[in-house]
Amino acid sequence: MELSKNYIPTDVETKWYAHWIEKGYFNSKPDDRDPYTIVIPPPNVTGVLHMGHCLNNSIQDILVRRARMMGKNACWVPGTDHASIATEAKVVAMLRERGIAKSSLSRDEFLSYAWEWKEKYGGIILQQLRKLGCSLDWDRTSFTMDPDYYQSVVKVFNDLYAKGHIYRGKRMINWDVRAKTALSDEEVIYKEVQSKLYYIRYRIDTGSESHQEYITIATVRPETIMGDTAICVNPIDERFKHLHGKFAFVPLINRRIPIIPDEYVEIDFGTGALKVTPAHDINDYQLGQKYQLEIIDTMNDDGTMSEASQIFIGEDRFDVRKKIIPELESAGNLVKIEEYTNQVGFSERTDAVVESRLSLQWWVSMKAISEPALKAVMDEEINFHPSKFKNLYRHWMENIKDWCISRQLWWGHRIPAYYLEDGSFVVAHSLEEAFEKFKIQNSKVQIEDIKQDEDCLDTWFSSWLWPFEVFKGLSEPGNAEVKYYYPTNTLVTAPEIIFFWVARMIMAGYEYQGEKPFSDVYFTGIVRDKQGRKMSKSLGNSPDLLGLIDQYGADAVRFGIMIASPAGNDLLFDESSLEQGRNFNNKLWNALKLLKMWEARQADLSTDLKNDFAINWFENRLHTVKAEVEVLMQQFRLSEALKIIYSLVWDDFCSWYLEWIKPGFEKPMDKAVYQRTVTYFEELMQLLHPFVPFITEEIYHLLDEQSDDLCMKQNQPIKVANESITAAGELLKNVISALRDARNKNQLKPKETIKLHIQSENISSYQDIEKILAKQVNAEETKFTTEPIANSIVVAIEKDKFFIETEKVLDATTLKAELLKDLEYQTKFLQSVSLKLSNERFVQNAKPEVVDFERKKQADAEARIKTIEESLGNLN
RNA sequence: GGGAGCAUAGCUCAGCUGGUUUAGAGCAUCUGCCUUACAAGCAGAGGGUCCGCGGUUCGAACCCGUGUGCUCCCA
Repeated sequence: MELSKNYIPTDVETKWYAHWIEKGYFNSKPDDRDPYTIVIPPPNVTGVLHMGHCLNNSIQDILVRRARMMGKNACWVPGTDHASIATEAKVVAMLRERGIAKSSLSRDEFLSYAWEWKEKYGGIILQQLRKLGCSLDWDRTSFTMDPDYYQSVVKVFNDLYAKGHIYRGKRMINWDVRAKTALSDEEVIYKEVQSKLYYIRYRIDTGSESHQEYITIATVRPETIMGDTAICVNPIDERFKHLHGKFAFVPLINRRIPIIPDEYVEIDFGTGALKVTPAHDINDYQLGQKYQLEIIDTMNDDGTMSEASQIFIGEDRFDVRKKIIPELESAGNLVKIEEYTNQVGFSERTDAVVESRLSLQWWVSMKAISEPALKAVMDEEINFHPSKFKNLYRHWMENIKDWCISRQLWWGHRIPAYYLEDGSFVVAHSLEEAFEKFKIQNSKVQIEDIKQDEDCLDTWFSSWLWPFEVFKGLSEPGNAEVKYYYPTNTLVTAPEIIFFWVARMIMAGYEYQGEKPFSDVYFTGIVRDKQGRKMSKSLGNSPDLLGLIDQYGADAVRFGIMIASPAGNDLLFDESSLEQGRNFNNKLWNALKLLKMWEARQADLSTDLKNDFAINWFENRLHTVKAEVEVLMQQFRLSEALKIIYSLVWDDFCSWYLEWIKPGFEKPMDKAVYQRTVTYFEELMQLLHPFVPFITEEIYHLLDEQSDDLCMKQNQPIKVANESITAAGELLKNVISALRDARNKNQLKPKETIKLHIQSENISSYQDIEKILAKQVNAEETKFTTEPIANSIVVAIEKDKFFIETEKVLDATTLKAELLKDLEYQTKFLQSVSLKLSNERFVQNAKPEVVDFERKKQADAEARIKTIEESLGNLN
């Protein structure tokens, strides 16, 4: 079989994914094994694969594949989130393009467009995850608006309402005037903007026309003055003391409003006098509550002025901000205008400036249900990785605020509250149940008179049920699946949704399953570009992932993302790491080609494997790394695990081991050594498989006839490493490197052979490795010596000396310079060690093994210095 | 304004219990190699005021204080 020069991923990846699916390897059913369960953080149904998903899902796939290879019944559940605001926005935009306004459609018409759109474009991302190699159980694909799921959301709403955790209340909310919906605090993004601060004077009611007096306030929002119902000053502010209890007139509309004292006002800000507009500012609202001020809502839900404004009715708030200034000026109320920088809230979804607005909304009271959720994380019933997020979580949970769950949208779970014309309402599972409930109060009620709430629930009100509802834990309580798979094992998600989603899932888990939803939460970093900017559509710095997969292969993309992704830190994405991944795959491919060459050249040379240094050493290294990987994976240090496997493969296996066992030019390969090497290569592929599943499966099958697939191959127990072999290997590597360096520095061409003389008190330690050493430094012969060899290059490693004898004329100055440099280093080193040892307090206080180690360092340095001095003497 | 975190080589990061480190890795850089698996490669090398200052200690990249700079979350 002819293998291509370089590894070509495309066909290989398609072939193996289809094979795995055909075999049903990713499908899980409850059995007597332990489960290992992950539920995917459901991407938006409208989503397309971006870097964040790629990182997140690569991590999940690594965890799931590894669990599957460790004898667990691995189950990774896919699905999508209906994402009410984002999806509705896309559908509205799509309709607008077709010339259809949402307002011209009935709810049912709009929803049929939305479903049509969802069926057509929704779930593209799930197809893309297949390309990435994700081993999801596709038969379990869920959607947060599936009929059962819908029922469970309704059930939870009814239940929380019955328990008194859901209430309806008029509250100050963030209002998106473009989407005409309420936003949670988390959906508001504050940005610094350049504004103007307007100084406006209000005439005081002095009771006399002749005596004119004014109070000047400063505001960035002059368009809201029509909603003013008070002016507030600080009670200790001397400038205004005489005005306490007096009244002033709102400019242009002449409303008479009280001047009230309250500590809330900062004396130093603006003029020290604050206009109070309870309908349009959260702080003013609180002042209004405190002093029972009138609330005048001067704005419509689309950001235009309402009837209550008296002037500028129907005009947009920002137009009014401009138009009102000349009017104030001609009325003599404008004092001055200053430049001012302030923080303004923008809608995360529509980027419209958010209004504070009073509105009747549905709320979840969080205090009671959040307590077990806080405790679970604090007591490490649920473990956060990295643990620094525990603090953040505690801070938020201890200051938790009620959750506004209604959204003025159609796409989503419609709020199961039902109203009569008179405003009375019931919460019910269905219209019929609502009818029954109303009939108890009033037997004359007709079912046609009942109207369901027009609003939808916040998307997170359904996704907080995800870890159990994907197993129908609420629609079919206590079923065999939920009993087997719940609680799930690991949740992998981004830290920015720790409160939106993670915290709420924990709450719902305890409330509805009486148990935590997962044991570990792994927080990935945020994916940024090379310059450290967050990847986003608007910046256009998000690379085309499918393009990258086509270009480099999915394995290389996974590798590139994982190698650069330290646990809990942000990932600075750079395409060069994908190149590193591609190069690594190519390295694996070439190692395969080398083995295939040897396969054809096998002969029975009866090598004694038990006593072969290279064989023993590599087995040792393999098991050492396996054990290290085990520990790192338990700590979720995936990036580091991949790094040490990378180094094991590239350095230990390819650069050292394969070179050590390589037969001479056109010599045969020992059959036993070859077979053992195939086994090692297979084990490497197995270790690597969770990270780069495609190429490892391909190589596994090309190495040998296999009766199974690597993807399902079970890991073997790890052997305890023999440290003396590891140490001998390290010594060998050091000696080879030092001798090669010496060759390089003395300009010996790689092809020029040398004679190597070894001077050591411990000759036996070189017996096993002598042949390898000779081959690796291109020595035609090696001898042991007790005397220095004249006219040779000297290399000292620990207490041993190596003399390189060559026919080439050596440059004594170079040799001398090298030795002097080394001598200087060793002398300084010896000084620092001796200084430490001569410090009595060190010797007294430090642990004995530390002192012993310092003594060893001292002795070694002294020996080295002696060697170098001898060699220098030899040169002269 | 409140909270959390970070600062180590050109870049991205390790360094877990203060002592196997006059600080390590990968990438990048430089030098030499078309060596019959691989130039997407091989063999080597150079590169650091561990952000500044002060303290604790026999001993500090690590602990404490302080200053500076940056990032994120919340208001």
